[in-house]
Amino acid sequence: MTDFGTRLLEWYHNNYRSLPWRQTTDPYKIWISEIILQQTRVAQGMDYYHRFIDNFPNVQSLAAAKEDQVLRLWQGLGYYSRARNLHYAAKTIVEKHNAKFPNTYKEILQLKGVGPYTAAAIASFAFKLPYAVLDGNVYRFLARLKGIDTPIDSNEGKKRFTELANVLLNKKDPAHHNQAMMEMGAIICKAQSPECDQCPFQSNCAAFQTGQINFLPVKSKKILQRHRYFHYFLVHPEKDNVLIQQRNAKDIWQNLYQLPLLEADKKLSVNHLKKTTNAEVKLLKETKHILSHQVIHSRFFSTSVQALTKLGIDNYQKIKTQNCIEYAFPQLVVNFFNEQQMPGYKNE
DNA sequence: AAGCCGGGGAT
DNA sequence: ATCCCAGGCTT
Repeated sequence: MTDFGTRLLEWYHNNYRSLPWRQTTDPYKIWISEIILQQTRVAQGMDYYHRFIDNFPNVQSLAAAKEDQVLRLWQGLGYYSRARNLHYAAKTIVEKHNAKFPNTYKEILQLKGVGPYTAAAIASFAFKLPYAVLDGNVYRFLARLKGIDTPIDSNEGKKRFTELANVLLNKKDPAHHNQAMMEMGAIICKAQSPECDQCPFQSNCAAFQTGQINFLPVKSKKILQRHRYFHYFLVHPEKDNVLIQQRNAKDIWQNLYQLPLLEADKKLSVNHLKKTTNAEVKLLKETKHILSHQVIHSRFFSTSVQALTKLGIDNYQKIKTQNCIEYAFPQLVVNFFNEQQMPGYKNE
């Protein structure tokens, strides 16, 4: 057959999607795009990419921003540690690299929030360095192409696939080779209903020959879900004000804001809360929010500030309702505000 | 090695 | 209802 790398680049040239971060070799823009796209589909991350580049066109502007401002731009995208680490790394680049993006794999890998995948992506896309990327697409493509059933989420699997990807890597054009490998996984060698009929490697594909397409790649770990019961309180002691609190624990939505919260090991009823607080309590809304590892059962109540005190909630702050937009809220609270049509709040 | 960290789309 | 997405950090 034609050399693997040659056929791959030929296919890519005829089938690639035109994406904004593919039109540049600016390591800053490539870095922003790669962090946004971690565990995130291109379609979901696109608006966030433009928003970040518009608000922070270079690493200096990002480093100079307040963390709350960065989190607010990230609002709704999930995995908020990416935003905190992005901000932290921007300051590192400005302070320790004199605002010049590091240009070696090792230095790039040192940045907070940059792991083996992202370091290889930036190194190859921006600096033409010969490091093969290993993302979900590449794992899947290689597992099927070579018929490898080593679990991709094991240390052995990571080592095997990394070695294989680097053997296959086209050292003369690592940037396009890497893009092409991922594009194959995204467009042809998809997780569900792959387009084997359009695959240029069908006749070389081990899994296709043996009918193992739907059984590869193999993942060993299973995700366990934990149920949590959140009780949020909407308090307006005066008109046009609202009480909020910032989440500071090492937990989901760290550093984001929410309505004053009482977490319990089960759902609390209106009657229970009335009895406990000896105050007026009304149930406004009930939601179920499903995360990767948790199911958040939430109840939103209206009540008085005195009730909060009885419940032991005191770490809140009072803000102008119209200033809600200045704070970053977890999606759960954003949805609550939107459906309540809270004046002054817009999801943007 | 295992657990944790989100929101959304596709099937 | 389940899987997966241009993964990385913490324990």
